[in-house]
Parts: sequence; C-alpha cells; structure tokens
Amino acid sequence: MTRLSVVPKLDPESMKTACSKCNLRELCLPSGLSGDEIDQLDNLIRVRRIYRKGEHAYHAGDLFDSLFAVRTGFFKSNLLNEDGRDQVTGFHMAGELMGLDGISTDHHTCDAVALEDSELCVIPFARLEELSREAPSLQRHLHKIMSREIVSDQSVMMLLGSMRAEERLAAFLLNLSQRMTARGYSPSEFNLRMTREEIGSYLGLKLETVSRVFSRFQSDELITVQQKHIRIRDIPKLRAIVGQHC
Amino acid sequence: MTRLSVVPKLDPESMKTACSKCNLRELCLPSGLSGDEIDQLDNLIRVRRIYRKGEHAYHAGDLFDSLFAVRTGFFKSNLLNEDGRDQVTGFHMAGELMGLDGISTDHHTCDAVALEDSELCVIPFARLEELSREAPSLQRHLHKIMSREIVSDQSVMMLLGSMRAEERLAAFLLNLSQRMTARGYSPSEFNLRMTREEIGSYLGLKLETVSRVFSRFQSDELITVQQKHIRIRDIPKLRAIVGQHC
DNA sequence: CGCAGTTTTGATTCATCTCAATTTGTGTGG
DNA sequence: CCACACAAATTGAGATGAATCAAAACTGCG
Repeated sequence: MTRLSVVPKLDPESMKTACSKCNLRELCLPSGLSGDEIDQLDNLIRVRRIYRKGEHAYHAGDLFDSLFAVRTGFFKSNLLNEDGRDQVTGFHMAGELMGLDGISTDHHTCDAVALEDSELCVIPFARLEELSREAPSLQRHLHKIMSREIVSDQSVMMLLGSMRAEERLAAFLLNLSQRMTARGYSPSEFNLRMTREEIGSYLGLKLETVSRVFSRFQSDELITVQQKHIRIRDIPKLRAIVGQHC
Repeated sequence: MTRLSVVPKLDPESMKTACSKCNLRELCLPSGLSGDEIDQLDNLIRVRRIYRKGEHAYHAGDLFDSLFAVRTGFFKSNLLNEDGRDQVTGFHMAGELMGLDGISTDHHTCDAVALEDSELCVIPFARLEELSREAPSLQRHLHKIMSREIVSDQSVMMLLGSMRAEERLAAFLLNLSQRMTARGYSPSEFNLRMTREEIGSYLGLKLETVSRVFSRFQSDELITVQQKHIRIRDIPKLRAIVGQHC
C-alpha cells in the first residue's frame, strides 16, 4: 500500500476493499449510510490485517482503541474468568463487528481468535466517534449496532437459561443458516469453523452432548453431518424443535 | 438553578431531583460529566414518572423513543419469546439505565416491570443523541454505558453457560451486594425485591432449586435468609464458591 | 381472619455430565 | 507420498445435579 505525501491515497489493491466498494457494506458498519458518509468511512478505515488461524486480534486486558470488522474468515470471542473458567461468548463472520465490549473500560474484556485465516478491518474508535458526531445517521447506526449486540446477547441468555440441548443446537444451526443466507451463501450447506468443544462452550454444553445431539438430528433426518460439514435437511422441523417449549 | 423565561422552568419540587442535584449522579448517566454537561442533561431529562408495583415501563414491541433511568425502586426486564417462553434478563436498581435494547429496531424487545413502587427518569433518546453530538464526553459516556451492558450480559452468559446452581446463586448474591454497596447501602443485609421464581428465571434455575440452595447456604452459615430478607454472613466463602471451577 | 401467592422440603425422574474407549481426520517430517 | 503422532469426533455406560411432582408451611394483603 503506497501513499502520497499529504492526503493518503488508496492504491487500486486496497480500493477494492474500501467500504464503498466492499461487498459487505450492506451488512457491516456502512449499512444504511449515504454515499457521502460511506466515503468518510473509507477515509477512516485504512488498515486491514490478515490473521492466520489461531492468531488473536486482541487479548482480554489489551488496551482498547479500535473496533474490528470481519472482512473474510471467522472469529470466536472467548471470555476468560479469573478462576480459569473459559467460555466462548460469540462467533463472528464476515461483516460483523468485534470489540464493542472494550469501550466500557478502555480494555478488551475477551480474547478474539481467528478460527481460520481471516482479514479484519481496523476501525479507530476515537475517530469513529468523531465522525459520528458529525454524521447523525452514522451515530444512530453505531448505536443500533451496539444495541443489536445487547439484544443478541440477551437471546443467548434466553437460550442458555431455558432451552434443552436439542433446542440449543437447533437454534444454533438456524442462526448460522440465517447468517449464511444474509451473506449470499447456501442456507442449508456449510462448513463449521469451530470444534464441537467450542460449540459446546458457547451453548453451555459438553462436547460429547453436542456430538450426540448432532448424531440424533442426523438419524432423525433433520441434518446430514460429517465432521465439520453440515447439510440442513429440514428447517421447519428444526424450527419446531426451537419453538416447542417443553 | 434558575433559568430564563424561554427555557421551561423546573419547579422547586422537581429541582430536587434534577440530574445536577441527584444523589445518583455518580452512578447514572451524568457520571463523569462536567458541571456544564450535567446542566444540559437537566434540560434534557424533564419528565419523571411514578410506577406502582407491577406496572410496566414498556412492553416488548412498544415503539422505542426514550431510555429510562431508575431513580427509586426496582425493575426487572422480561424477555417473552414467540413460543411463550419467558425469561428475566435483568434486574435494575437506582441509577441504572433501561431500554438500550430498543435502539436496535426502534422497538423495545422486552418488558420492563416495576417490582416495587418506583420512579423513572425519562430520557428522550433522539435528544440524548443530539446532545452527545455536541458533547464528546457525554457521547463517550453513553458508549461506555452501552458497552458496560454488553460486558455484563456476557458475564451472565458465562454464568448460565458454565456455573452450577450454587455458583450461580453465590454470584448473584455477590453482585447484588456489590450494587448495594455502590449505592451506600449495607453490602451484607438487604431485602430481595424479586420472587424465587424470578431469581430462578434469571439464573436458569427452577424456583425450588433457588430455595434449596438458599437453605443450604443458610445451614452452611454463609447467609441468613428469611423469605425476602437476606443477610450475607461470609462473603469470602461465597467468593470461593463462585471462584472454584468444579 | 382467611385466602392466595410464595416458599420450603421431600421423593423421584431425567437430562446432561463424566469417564473411557474407539474411530476418524489432520498436519508434519522422513 | 506415506507413516506417524496428535487433535477432534463419536459412542457407550454409569454417575449426578437439577427438574418435576407433590404436599405442607408460611406470609401478607384485603
């Protein structure tokens, strides 16, 4: 990435991935913004970074100064308690924002780990705040994104607090399927990027339980599962499993 | 604080509870703001409302246009799923903000119910956004509050995902105790405002389990419990229960 | 004072965890 | 390219913590 002296210019390579050209813009930070506002984001988000599988975008305790948007790949967030307890608190795919938890104390509260080779857009938060003071619709949009995170955390609380193993797995698969659809991928066929243990940690189950429920779903012909490859065969029935309160 | 004619005047009664005079200001929205910025909040937050026990501040689905700050009393948030499943997602005491979930879709996603006679400050959100565009430190503070909510939801996820009943109850009691302390109340003696069922719903347990664990804590001399009255007798041991990973 | 709602406690059942063994898949170096 | 070692996933058997069902005791409100 070469830059000119005063006003830094994006070279053609990075241009391809400027917000304004990004095929994720409808899912990511720019969604719902005017062309003008997206241009300003182009100016703000100038750093992208590649992460190899297993690499951390940040660790719990690190100073917070940027949000991260997933451009390609897949991340998990990991909460590590004082007492060594460790839980996956989220999975993040292309177009999703990570790091909102860090605003609260200026330090990240969880680890973010790449589950495959990935690329992140780095969003300097102080500058995003500046920008959003000037652009009400960007401000509102940032607030919506934070609020959406709160809402989705709360529906995970509901899942963990009141669903049984089968319901949790069904909800998990449907959620993945829906996020794949939003990204233009098949809603019914995809590869899991995380291990059974990570799924279990996220859903409050042991890995053996996750494996068993997958097998049961398979023998009930709801899904086909072969290691990490999942094919969803009966979405309505999965929905019924989540829906049934008992 | 006297104001000139154009600006509506607060009467002496409400004066007593303007943000600038509010004894909760260190806990609530104004915390960390300059005197000048708090004056602007005084101007913004002009409506307070009394709620009787059992009354709703809002229902899931209601149009969102304001945040609510608890001035006195105690609220719960209740998530009601399509399928009739119902879960308490939070308890809110004086100085805490409710309604952040509504920003995401312009509609509240949960019910907020008074668990005792209470008073809320109504904070018109559009005007709060306006104000925070002008006052960077208010903006940053609002972001911190939202982020804090995300962090605390995530630690509930951790609790629900990986703790056993005793650990959950111990964590719950310590959390209440700590919030009481922050408000100048005794950390070790207080009245619960919620039923065993509500505690259970929040913690992903049945009411009988909550009751049993309270009884066990009592016979282990960790607490004294008599219906809603709780006296915490051994905070270090409660901490040890939460801490022990097994 | 009586009644409804809440809480406590007991007996039993059930879902998930734990422990263990086996199979399958993956990455590395000879 | 194959063999080996290691990680991940499956499956089974048995243990266990919490749920469920049930009954009794307590509380507070009208």
